[in-house]
Amino acid sequence: MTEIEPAKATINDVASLASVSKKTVSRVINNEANVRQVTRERVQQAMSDLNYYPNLSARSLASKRSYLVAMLYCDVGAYYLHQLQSGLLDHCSMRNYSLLMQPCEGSPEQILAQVEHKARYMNVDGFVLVPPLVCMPSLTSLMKRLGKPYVRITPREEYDGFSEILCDDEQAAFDLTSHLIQQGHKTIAFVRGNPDCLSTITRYEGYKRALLSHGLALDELYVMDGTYEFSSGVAAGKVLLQMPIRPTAIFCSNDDMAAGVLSVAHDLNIQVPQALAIAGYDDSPLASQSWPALTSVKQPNRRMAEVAANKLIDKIEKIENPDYPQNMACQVMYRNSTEGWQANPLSVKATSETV
Amino acid sequence: MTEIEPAKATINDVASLASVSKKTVSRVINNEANVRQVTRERVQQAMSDLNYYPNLSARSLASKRSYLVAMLYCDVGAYYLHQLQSGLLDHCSMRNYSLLMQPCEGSPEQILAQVEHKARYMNVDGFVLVPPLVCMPSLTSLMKRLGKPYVRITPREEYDGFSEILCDDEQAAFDLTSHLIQQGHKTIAFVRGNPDCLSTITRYEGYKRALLSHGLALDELYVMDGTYEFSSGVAAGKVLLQMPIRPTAIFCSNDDMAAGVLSVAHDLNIQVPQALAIAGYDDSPLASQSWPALTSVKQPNRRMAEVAANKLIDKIEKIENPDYPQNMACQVMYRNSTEGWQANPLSVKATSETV
DNA sequence: CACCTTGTTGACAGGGGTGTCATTCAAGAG
DNA sequence: CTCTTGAATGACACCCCTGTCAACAAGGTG
Repeated sequence: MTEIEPAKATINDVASLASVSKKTVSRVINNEANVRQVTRERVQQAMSDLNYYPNLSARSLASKRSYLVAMLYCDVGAYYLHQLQSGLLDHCSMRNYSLLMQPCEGSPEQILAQVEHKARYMNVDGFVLVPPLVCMPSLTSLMKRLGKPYVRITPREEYDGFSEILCDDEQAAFDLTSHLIQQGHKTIAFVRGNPDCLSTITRYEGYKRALLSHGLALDELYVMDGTYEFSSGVAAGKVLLQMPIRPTAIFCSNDDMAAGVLSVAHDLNIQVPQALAIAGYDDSPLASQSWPALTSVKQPNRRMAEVAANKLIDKIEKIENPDYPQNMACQVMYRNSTEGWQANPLSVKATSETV
Repeated sequence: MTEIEPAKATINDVASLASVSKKTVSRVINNEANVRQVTRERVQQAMSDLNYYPNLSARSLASKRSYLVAMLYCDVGAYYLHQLQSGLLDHCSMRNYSLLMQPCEGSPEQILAQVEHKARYMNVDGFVLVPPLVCMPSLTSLMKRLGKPYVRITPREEYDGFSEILCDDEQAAFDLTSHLIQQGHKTIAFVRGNPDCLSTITRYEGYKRALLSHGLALDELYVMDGTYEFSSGVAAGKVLLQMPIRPTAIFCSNDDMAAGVLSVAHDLNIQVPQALAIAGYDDSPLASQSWPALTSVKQPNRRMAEVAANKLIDKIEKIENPDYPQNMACQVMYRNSTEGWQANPLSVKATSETV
């Protein structure tokens, strides 16, 4: 606050040092074509000599663009949001964009009002929609009305002009369920997530497909509704683990609910994984840090964020690029909570990868 | 992308509708004094009639301010960062500022370069420093060189011109340790955090003060160094729980390490809390969702963020306001992991608040 | 050699606000 | 009633870039 910083160089200073017009400097800054190589280098030299930073405000004012991208999100878990955010942050800044975080809470009307306010006030250039906002039609029509491009990170295709970044939740849920079946489980319960999220559907569909394709019947009795919250996992666990015929495996749509089921199992003195296999989804820190560590599914979150950032900025800059991956694969992380179930438990012994 | 949006109103439109000069509109926008009430209201009416949004770029260009604040952080846990971020976001936007997230990774030189680049490129108005960056002198001197105000969220006072937002980690660690002592524990181990963080010192000091003030000796044998990571908790747990005289309680400087210790205890078939009490710090989701749920310390993160945002914006706008809280209290969250230790275990029975 | 292209560059006019300073006006002092 | 003072308002330059369009050079064509 006290020391004096040398006056910042402007485009005029660069122009006169390089003996060109400011328009030519502008061309170099914006990496436009039709500047001779020697001229370009002279300008670049002048810019670095003067430690020149273009004034973003002036640029935005003149070009009517803000170089700002907003991530619209609800509170769906700090860890998931953090991963998406860091990925977006990295790749936006690589392309000289900045990221604005826009939490969306309250009624749909409130959300729309907040988003519109932010969009107009900041003159945001584009939007990244994160579940469950991806399936809020009034939001996408707002973007259209504002004339701003957007991309949507989602586990399920809803044709919408190539705005989607997809991950294959369904397949991962299929793989994980199949793994349980191959271990001999016949009664595999499922705990669904918040009904507002598409992932609740896709994960359940993967589970169903696995059962059916391995010749097991789907018994709705073993399918519980949850909310993605720990407490809903506890509630589901209490019901499932006190049924006359107890499931031998419980697959939860996320890790928080799996942790809830796990803690009920502990309370009831049911050994995991010997007497009960438990699996979650998201591969949050909770999954690897609970005991026993939970088998879970790792989504390619950072990679999705990378694709989202680049796809969006391409749209903003009207660059055609069809080479983005279509439907990104998730990875099942097998851990102790599903390894070692014994159809007929004889000797029960604790194991863990952590020791 | 297709529909047409009505042309946005500018300050000139508002001025002519309200029959005043644009300078007067500017005064109203900026809530300056010396505008007659009737004039002010006429202008406000015109602004709302036209659905007018001031152009941020033009404002920034003319006023040489960006209305942008940057949060500088390292990766110290998604949950903690998320809380600070949401708090800052809320209170910055209440005062019409936006928040930029700036991750700081790599060597000190790289961090300085990144921050300086961002600061100049975006013309950031001020900075919020989050642990462990708060104790990086080269960073604060960069801020001074740039002539930009900053505030620091930290558990320990380091006189620096009222830039600090403090929370009383030391007291909370004292309280928690005292609680263990009162339950009859005499051998209480402590797992320290990453040595780069001030919280590692303050929490340890609270622990020491509690021991000494209750007449217990500090035995360095039971003080382990950790890194705040789960794996370092596992490592510390393995050592502590295989000592000839096992501690009856282990207080870890954060929840991740506590979860590590907990999982070693499970592996070794040591009952928690009956045979071993475990406590963490941070009150992360992990604390309430592990089994048994971990006693932990909740920092007033959102409140700190609120104070940080307002204190920083006051500095930016050169508003004097000495009424901020000095040293904010943390709250110990007592949970099952420390409730029910038995000095001489007779009947051992599992309990949990979750069922 | 005149005529076109294509590539390279610059002059100039904004973009939409704020800062400075001059001017007007109303109210209180003498 | 005149003078002084401070509040209220406006004129205008300026903040620093980009878009538009014209000018000019070099090379190709018939």
